[in-house]
Amino acid sequence: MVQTINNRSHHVGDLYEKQWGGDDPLADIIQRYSQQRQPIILRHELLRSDYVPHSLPHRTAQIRNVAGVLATVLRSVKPSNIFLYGKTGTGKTAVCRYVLNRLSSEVVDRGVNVRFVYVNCRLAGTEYRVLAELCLAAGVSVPFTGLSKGELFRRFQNACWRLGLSFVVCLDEVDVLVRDFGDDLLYELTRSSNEHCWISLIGISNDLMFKEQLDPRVLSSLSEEEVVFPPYTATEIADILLDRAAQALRPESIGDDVIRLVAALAASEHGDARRAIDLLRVAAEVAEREGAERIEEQHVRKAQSLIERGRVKEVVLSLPLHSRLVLLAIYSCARKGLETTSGTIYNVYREFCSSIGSEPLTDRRVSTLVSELDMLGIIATELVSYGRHGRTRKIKPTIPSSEITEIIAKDDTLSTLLS
DNA sequence: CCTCCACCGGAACTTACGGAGT
DNA sequence: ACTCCGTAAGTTCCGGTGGAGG
Repeated sequence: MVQTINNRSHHVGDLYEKQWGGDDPLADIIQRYSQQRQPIILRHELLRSDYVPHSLPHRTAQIRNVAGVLATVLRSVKPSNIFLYGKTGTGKTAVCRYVLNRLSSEVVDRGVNVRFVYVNCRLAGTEYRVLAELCLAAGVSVPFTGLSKGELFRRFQNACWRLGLSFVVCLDEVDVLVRDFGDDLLYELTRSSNEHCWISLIGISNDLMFKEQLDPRVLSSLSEEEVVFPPYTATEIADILLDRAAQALRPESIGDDVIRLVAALAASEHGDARRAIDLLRVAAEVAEREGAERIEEQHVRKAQSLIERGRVKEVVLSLPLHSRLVLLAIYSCARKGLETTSGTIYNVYREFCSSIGSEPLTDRRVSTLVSELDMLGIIATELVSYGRHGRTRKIKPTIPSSEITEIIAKDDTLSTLLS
């Protein structure tokens, strides 16, 4: 049906042309709309978070550091293991992939028998799948389940020895792997090198505390070299955005002042460049949808609340039943103007529990649930003392209660509590 | 200055559950 | 089918505390 209409659309246009004698009342609207539909985003892929840019402003020092350590591969010598750390969105992954890309083309030109592998441990999920990635890179095809980890590792090593292959393996978000499965795999990898076939590791982590979970032997071997990635400042983020916008967006579609606004909003968080680029992309999409010529401040503001809403929704939807009940208790107390202290909230929470026929948790447990909600940023707590009347936490909602109720209302068991 | 409220938050323990190994 | 193990959620117990009111 749709197909038919599309196929004949221009004929229909001709028909109207005749019928209205060039005076089609929709013509100018359609035309104006299609004129305005000049896209703002010319190259979507450049604004995606997994894109590796050709230039990385304000990361030359880190690039030189990493490349300096890895450069020995060009002489077939095993580089030291490197550990990269810094908060999210500070360019660790981008720098690493950038250097790896560059070196791997050099290596191919020089005929050195080294391969570069990049694995994101969080996306891979298990030790088995990380090993499977390595096997794949060594040209060994392995079933995606069924073998033991030891067998996988043996096959990988056999392939390396047979082909005289060496590897530079980048384990991104390696902290996740260690948290979930321990450091056994890292230990195996760090000690499996010999004269001709070696494995160099690049560990990337945004959790600094992670180092404490490592076996001292693994730690000392993994962090032979360390490169720190400090958060970007607002002006640095602005540079990055300017650079990216120039390539991805139609020229003239965004002004410097708007870019600086995006940068300032993103930098006020943690200097996270990924967030900044997300914000830019969403703002551009908003502007496009509204048929605007340029991205203006209002589009950025809208984009920000859009992103924030998405985040809140995701968080609330992932909450288990009792956390939701606690959250609901907090927001309904706040709406009724009751004192939002732990005691009152716990009582309201108990009422909610009994009205949906669920056993309430203890006050101690609820106390940690409140702390967790605080950590997630959907409420804010403050320790206060009322002297003789004790000490408690004052709990404040941080997002409009309408948003919370809107999300909770979709839940059948909880919607009855909204009143 | 001392008391004592109403809760905070650490620690140890229990329970439930989903794999892994056999 | 069975045990074993690790983990997450939750409970019990309890020591700790800032400051209004005595």
